[in-house]
Amino acid sequence: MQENIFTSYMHSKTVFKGDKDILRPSYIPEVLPHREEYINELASILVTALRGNRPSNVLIFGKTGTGKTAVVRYLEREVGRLKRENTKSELNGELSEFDVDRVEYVYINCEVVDTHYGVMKNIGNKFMESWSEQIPFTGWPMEKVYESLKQRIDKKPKVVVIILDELDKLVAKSGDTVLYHLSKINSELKNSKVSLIGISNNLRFTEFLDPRVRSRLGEEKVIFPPYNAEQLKDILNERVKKAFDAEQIMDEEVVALCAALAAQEHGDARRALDLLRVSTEIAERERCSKVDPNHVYKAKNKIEQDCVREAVITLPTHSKLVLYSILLSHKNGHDKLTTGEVYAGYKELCAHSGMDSLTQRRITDIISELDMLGLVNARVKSFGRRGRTKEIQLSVPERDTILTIEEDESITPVDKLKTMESKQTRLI
DNA sequence: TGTCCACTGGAAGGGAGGGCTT
DNA sequence: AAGCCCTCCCTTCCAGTGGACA
Repeated sequence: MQENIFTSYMHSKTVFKGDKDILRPSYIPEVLPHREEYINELASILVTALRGNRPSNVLIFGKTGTGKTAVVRYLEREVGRLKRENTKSELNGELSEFDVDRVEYVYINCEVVDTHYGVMKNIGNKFMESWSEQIPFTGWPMEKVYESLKQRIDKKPKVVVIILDELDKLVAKSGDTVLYHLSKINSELKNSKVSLIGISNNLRFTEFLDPRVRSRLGEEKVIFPPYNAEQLKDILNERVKKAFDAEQIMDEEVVALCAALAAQEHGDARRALDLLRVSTEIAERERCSKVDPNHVYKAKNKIEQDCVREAVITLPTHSKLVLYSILLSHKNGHDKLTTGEVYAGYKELCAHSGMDSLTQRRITDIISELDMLGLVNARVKSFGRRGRTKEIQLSVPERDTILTIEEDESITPVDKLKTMESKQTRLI
């Protein structure tokens, strides 16, 4: 076989038994340690659907990585399993008090689909029939989308469980119109029933809802507490058993360290799994036969750097320029800036890159967006007679972030400006 | 105690872009 | 082709704000 760029890697020993995805947060395992209580609670609510009745609407709260989505998707899978078993027993002529086949699950992540129209369209298209046409991604009046959605759901009797994950994101962006329609849809359906499960990181988002929507939606509430280090350890051990050839591949202290680091950050299981997965990948790349704590610390740094890089790369150009302005001022020793100062720098950068600048009003919003992404830290502060404005501080590594921004071809790097103009600007 | 600064942030609306309807 | 719908990104307008200072 001819030597190829991949050859040496293909022959190197891998510590993984098979499916690397087992260590991904999106993988739903057979056992969800320390969430049995919540699985049972939700199952007791959802069993109503299996009897052909409408279960109560449920709101699930909890911070990131506390297992909310995993539990809901776990239950969805169990319903699917029940459906398959039901088909088998029907073939054997057995009768059941449950009508599992009529239960339909629709899962929507509102961080991805975050508009009123988008949510309705996605639900509607889940119930495509031979007679119905695909709802286009834009173009139809809202009223028509809603009517079509109702017709599709009501065509055959069923109990539809709609899961709206990251619901707070949808409410923050598009208000509660979708929830208003979906929560009153049952009064307009003849054959079918709809139940809603809302999942949110933010306990307080219901404050922004219309009181009618709030009461209809929050018939049942479930709060998921964060995991502690011991619980995270159990979760990791469960997956390690499945993912690796042998437990000798990994020191016990590696799992404990991943769990401890993730527990420091509000008990985030997603974080713990990422740490474990990336540590293993690093060990593999370094061709080590064992994963050790050093790999975990390297993984921690890599995850943090990747997060920042990803966030910066995907910013729109003007947001990049605003961040660039903050970075360059920081480089020149100004670690605390006001909106006015950032705006002045931003305008200069726009001029040098040959772009029209946006208004200061828009830049205030962009600064708030950068703050939300954790790239800067902005808080409103009053300087007395010198006015009231945001005080902005950088919260990402200066050098790496500058280099990432300068990768954007539409932005002229400041070093180039120096040689091009050979004159001092305010920023340089 | 009132003034004043440098904004903040809500509200309204414009216009471009993608698409459907008649 | 003209008219309409929805979303997104942006501008314009403007009342409101916290606290230093006279």
